[in-house]
Amino acid sequence: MHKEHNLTKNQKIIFDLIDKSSQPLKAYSILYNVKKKGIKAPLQVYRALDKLVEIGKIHKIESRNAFIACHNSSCQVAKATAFSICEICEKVTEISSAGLSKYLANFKDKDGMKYSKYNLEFFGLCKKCTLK
Amino acid sequence: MHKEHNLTKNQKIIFDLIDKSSQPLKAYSILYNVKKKGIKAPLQVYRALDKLVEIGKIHKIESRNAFIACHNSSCQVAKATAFSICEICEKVTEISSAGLSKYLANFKDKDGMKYSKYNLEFFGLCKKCTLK
DNA sequence: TACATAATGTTATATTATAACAATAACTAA
DNA sequence: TTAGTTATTGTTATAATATAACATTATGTA
Ligand SMILES: [Zn+2]
Ligand SMILES: [Zn+2]
Ligand SMILES: [Zn+2]
Ligand SMILES: [Zn+2]
Repeated sequence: MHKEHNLTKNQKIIFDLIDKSSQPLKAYSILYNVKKKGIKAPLQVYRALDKLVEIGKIHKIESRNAFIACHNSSCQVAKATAFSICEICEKVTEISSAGLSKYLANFKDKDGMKYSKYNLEFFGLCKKCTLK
Repeated sequence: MHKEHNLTKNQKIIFDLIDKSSQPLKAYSILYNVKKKGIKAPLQVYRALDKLVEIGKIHKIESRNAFIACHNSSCQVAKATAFSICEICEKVTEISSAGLSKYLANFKDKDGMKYSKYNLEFFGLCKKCTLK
């Protein structure tokens, strides 16, 4: 579960925008959309994004350079993330699978090395796009 | 196993550089290093990189915007990739685990959706950095 | 209060990646 | 082999993503 963080003004403005969005948002699209709220420079956006990622309120979709709000109450503050990405419509969904996260959290490589963090991105077609 | 692709001049120059490197290389660092071979513009690098990724000779490390040669004979032409990344020294290793790839290839989400492709990046400390 | 820490505002710049178009090279099918 | 096709290259310009540096303001805490 997410610890309650008291978001600052900029963080709140940017989180609300991402949270309301049905798809991941890119930094400069966020910037464009919050100009009317007084956020004028890329750095203001990136600083808020960094913080929001750090506290686990949002995640970065690395392959898309885009940000999505976390709706997965069991996800361990950005330490273990998994997403499905539709290659046609770009719909992104956070995967919440106890089996998967257990498997990955316990995964050891040949050297027996354990990892503190992972990010997994699956690609395919979403339901809608499969039917087309 | 990698199908033999006849690389073009630029593709070969750039693949050789990445293949010889012990760590992932970034596009503009590649550009800098192949200037003496007549490759002068970013696009020439990006085009070669795109092709090399497409045919599975290299992979992109998404979280680092960097490229690494594939040394994993069982990896299915860029459709199923897994890496470990050291958060201190940035050493990247391609993970070759039959168990892992089987697990992920067969993973189905709640909707029973299967995926054609995935990329997994683990983060932690490599052996060297753990001992420090 | 006074000090430390975090967040903000602002300008400039670095880094990563693609658009657009012309010219060659390589492949394919009469 | 030759015309047509596709892939690759060269080149210039520009778009998109992200950070450096520094001054200022707000917040938390002793
Ligand atoms: Zn999450
Ligand atoms: Zn779709
Ligand atoms: Zn590989
Ligand atoms: Zn290391």
